[in-house]
Amino acid sequence: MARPDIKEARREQILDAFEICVARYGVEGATLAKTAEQAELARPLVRHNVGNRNDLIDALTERFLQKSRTRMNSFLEMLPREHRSMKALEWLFDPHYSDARLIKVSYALITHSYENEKLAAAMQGWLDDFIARLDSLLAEDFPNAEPSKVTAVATGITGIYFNVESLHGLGNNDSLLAASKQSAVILLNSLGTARA
Amino acid sequence: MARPDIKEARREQILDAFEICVARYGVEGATLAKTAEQAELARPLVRHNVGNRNDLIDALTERFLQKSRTRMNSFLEMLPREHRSMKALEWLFDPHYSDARLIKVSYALITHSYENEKLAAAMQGWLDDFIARLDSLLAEDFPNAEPSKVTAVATGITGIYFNVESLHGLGNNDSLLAASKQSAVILLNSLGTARA
DNA sequence: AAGTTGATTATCAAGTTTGACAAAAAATAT
DNA sequence: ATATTTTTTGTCAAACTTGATAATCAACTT
Repeated sequence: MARPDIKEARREQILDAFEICVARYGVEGATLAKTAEQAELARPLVRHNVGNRNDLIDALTERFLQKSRTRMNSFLEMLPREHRSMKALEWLFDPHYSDARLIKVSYALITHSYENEKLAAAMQGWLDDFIARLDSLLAEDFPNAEPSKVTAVATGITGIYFNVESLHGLGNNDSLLAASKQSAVILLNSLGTARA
Repeated sequence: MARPDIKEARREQILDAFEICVARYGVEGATLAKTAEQAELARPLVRHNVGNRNDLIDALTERFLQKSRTRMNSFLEMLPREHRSMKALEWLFDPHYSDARLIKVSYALITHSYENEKLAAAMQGWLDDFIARLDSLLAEDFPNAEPSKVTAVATGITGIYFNVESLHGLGNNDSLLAASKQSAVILLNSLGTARA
């Protein structure tokens, strides 16, 4: 008995636009006007569908954490049975599969964490979770490696990956990507021979 | 015949404050009011001593590049004759010697590079220079290592270092720092035995 | 066709940020 | 002490950002 409710679709559309702006300009630089323009919508629609600025940030944060979890889950599930760790690296450093925006958003949110204690805790948890999952994967593949060394390698690979993703778009970074991937492989190989 | 000119000192004071704000809130979030408050000066003095917003950003960028060069130079000069690479790592990952602010500023400026092509080129050069210098250092210490591998290790260490510095202040990151350092050491050791 | 619900538009007020200028105060040389 | 130069303060207008509301338009149900 009424016009169809497309609020959910609009909401996603707006959060997509906001995410792009946050990745590009940082949280403080992502104004409602830029967001609306990016979404190709009038500014009042942002408010109508999502809410005020704080609502936007909260919604983006929640969606970011959700998407990260989902993405990581499917990432791990899609890994083959053999050579899981090496395949994981290949995907992480493959520009075709990578999602630089997500990493940039995470840096933006972490920067914004100075203002928001709850956000800081959430991002800390997100980071820990990322490393822990990679850690588990490596531990499975290298059962004979020393656990603390596995953790170090997981941390190192994460750092290299985050760095290269956050720098994506600066310029011609093909060589940076290649060298980063190679160093990640060196770290992986330092754990010995992978379980068959 | 006149009041003493303290413009240079004030300028540094203001740029220090602006740098802190940029590191904490990003370029877009570092308002003139926040900067003035951080510098404990009235806002009009910012304009009087440095200029408008663009002048501030330009001045900060120039000073950042200058400081980076100087810091890197003295860093390399102060390295001992023996075990140079390992000592470099110890310094890089020692919170006492590190300068997280500089790395955060670099990320903020890189984010802002979307707006400014010249800035993008400068930051790309800065990044390349950082890696290249580390590369040279490692090449000296490991003359028998394959050059491409040395470059990979230099890139990896840089990524791990940048990442951990940019995350500094998020929370209790002692374990992240320790694991990051350990992975950097693993990378270094992968080059073989250092030149005596 | 009419009514109902929700999307869209138009518009405005309040707050913030920036840019700019003029007047006042301070410090030094003569 | 006075003139000169520079800092410091006070102030204001313009531009931008945000928050909010009312009015209009569109689509679907009955």
